[in-house]
Amino acid sequence: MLIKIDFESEIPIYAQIKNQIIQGIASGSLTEGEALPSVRQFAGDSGINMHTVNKAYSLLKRDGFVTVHRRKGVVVNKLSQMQTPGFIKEISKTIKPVIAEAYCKGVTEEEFISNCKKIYLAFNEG
Amino acid sequence: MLIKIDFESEIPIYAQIKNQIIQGIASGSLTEGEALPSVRQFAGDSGINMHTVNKAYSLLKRDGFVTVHRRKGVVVNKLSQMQTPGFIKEISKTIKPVIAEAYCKGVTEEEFISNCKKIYLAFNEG
DNA sequence: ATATTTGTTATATATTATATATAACAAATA
DNA sequence: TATTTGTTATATATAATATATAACAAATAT
Repeated sequence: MLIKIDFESEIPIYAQIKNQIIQGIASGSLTEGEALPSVRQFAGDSGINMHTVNKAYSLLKRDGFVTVHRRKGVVVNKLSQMQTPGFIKEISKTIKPVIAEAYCKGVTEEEFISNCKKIYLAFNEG
Repeated sequence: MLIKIDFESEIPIYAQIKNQIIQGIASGSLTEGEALPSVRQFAGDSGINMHTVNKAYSLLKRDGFVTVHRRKGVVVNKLSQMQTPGFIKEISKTIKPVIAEAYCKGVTEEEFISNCKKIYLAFNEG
């Protein structure tokens, strides 16, 4: 899986890495048991600092997306299918401002939802 | 309209102010022509620095939610109903990581969309 | 006309977040 | 036993965030 970093983005590098790996897991580009490149290899290949990569990996570990083995490295977990309690509420908090802005700018509910469905479909199809 | 700031939040204060005002406009709590409290009054009442409030107001102005008058202050615009070109794409970029995480954690498309509808409904009902 | 209130701009300072750089550590394993 | 792994410890630099004082220019109520 190729990870692309936009150095001009307002989104921190560690977050871009984390997001793209989660999207890779969702789309099936990264499958259960697959190992991510080591922090040093990733850093070396991409020119990003080791600690920046490590921060992304640590967050993925904290959130249950990967498991860390001392020697094998960082391995992708299977889709948990187990949402944390309160996760839906957390999602709402995140998307509420987005929907509010869309609503004000005249994006209809149908438009918005059709867009979400498109994203879901992309993950389903891989 | 009452604005609540969570000083422990990872979301910057200026962003919390901006988000809540946009949500106020979406829900109808803030209506066209209504004036926001002046930056100094807001700052004085809330204990937040004037410049932090001003940053929120400036962003709201930049994004077309309010109009600034030298003496009248900051006034709420009517719902533009005119989305910037490329706005939907911008939305997608924002919610794609959210949906990816939800997908991995087993939140179904139906669940996610039902949640979005709930938020839309809240804005519609005010 | 004048005084007041408005958003705005200019400086300055402090804290936190982000990113990089070197180095070392402990666990796993070839 | 040597190597590779994530991890931790320091240190440094830059940017983002928040606060603090002060002044400015436009609008307007008096």
